Amino acid sequence: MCGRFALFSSPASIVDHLHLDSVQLPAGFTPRYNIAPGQEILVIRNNQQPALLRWGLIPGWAKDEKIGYRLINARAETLWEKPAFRRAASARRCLIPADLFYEWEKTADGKQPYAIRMKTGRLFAMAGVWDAWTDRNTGEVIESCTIITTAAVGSLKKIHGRMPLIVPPEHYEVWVESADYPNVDFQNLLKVSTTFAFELTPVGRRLNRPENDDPTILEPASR
DNA sequence: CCAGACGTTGTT
DNA sequence: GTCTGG
DNA sequence: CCAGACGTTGTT
DNA sequence: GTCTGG
Repeated sequence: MCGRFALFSSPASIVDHLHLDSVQLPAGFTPRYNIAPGQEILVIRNNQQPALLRWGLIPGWAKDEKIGYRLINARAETLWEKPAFRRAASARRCLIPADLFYEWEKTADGKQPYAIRMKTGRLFAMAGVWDAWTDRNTGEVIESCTIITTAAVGSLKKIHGRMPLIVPPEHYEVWVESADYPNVDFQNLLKVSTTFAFELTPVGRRLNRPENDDPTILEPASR
């Protein structure tokens, strides 16, 4: 799955990699090394400025925003069937840029976290969907999103069974242009993403605390 | 018709 | 909101 | 994902 | 164990 990731590339390289027209990233955007569910994450949507949305999808019909704490991931295999995601999947797709994500390997000594980068070292974009929810009491609107997961591939399989679905650059446009391609060939996206090669680095358990958000958590740990 | 769920991961 | 189960 | 709380009454 | 918060 994907329950923690990092995004520390410069705004210029993010804009460049995602072919954004504008260099305008939202106010409050800063380099992050330990992004946790419930926090605001950078998402790219169709014809909109990049924005910070809460990680953890709150469907529009939800009575309580707390449901978002459980909907931090959506399975690619069932995305189009699940009531919580179906609408967002066809109309509200987004890209979530990241420099790396984290997975935990279950071992006899507890859980060993790994930082997982592309072998190329490049920024990449995870597939997501988003929704807007209005608090009936206050009228406050919360925009939120979830990260799509798929079966782990290659070297990742050894430590964990799931991983985020990564969108290849040539599919960025079709993925975010929900209205123009409502039934994008999702299976094809799935297959292409399995060709990525990853590099795994064991890191210290200081990562576990979301408040530890600095580059030192990436220092390789012995295991 | 109304009521109740609506999710993932991992573990059993 | 929309679907499933009763 | 992991960490940390998980409760009430009454008094300060 | 289960839920909430980050």
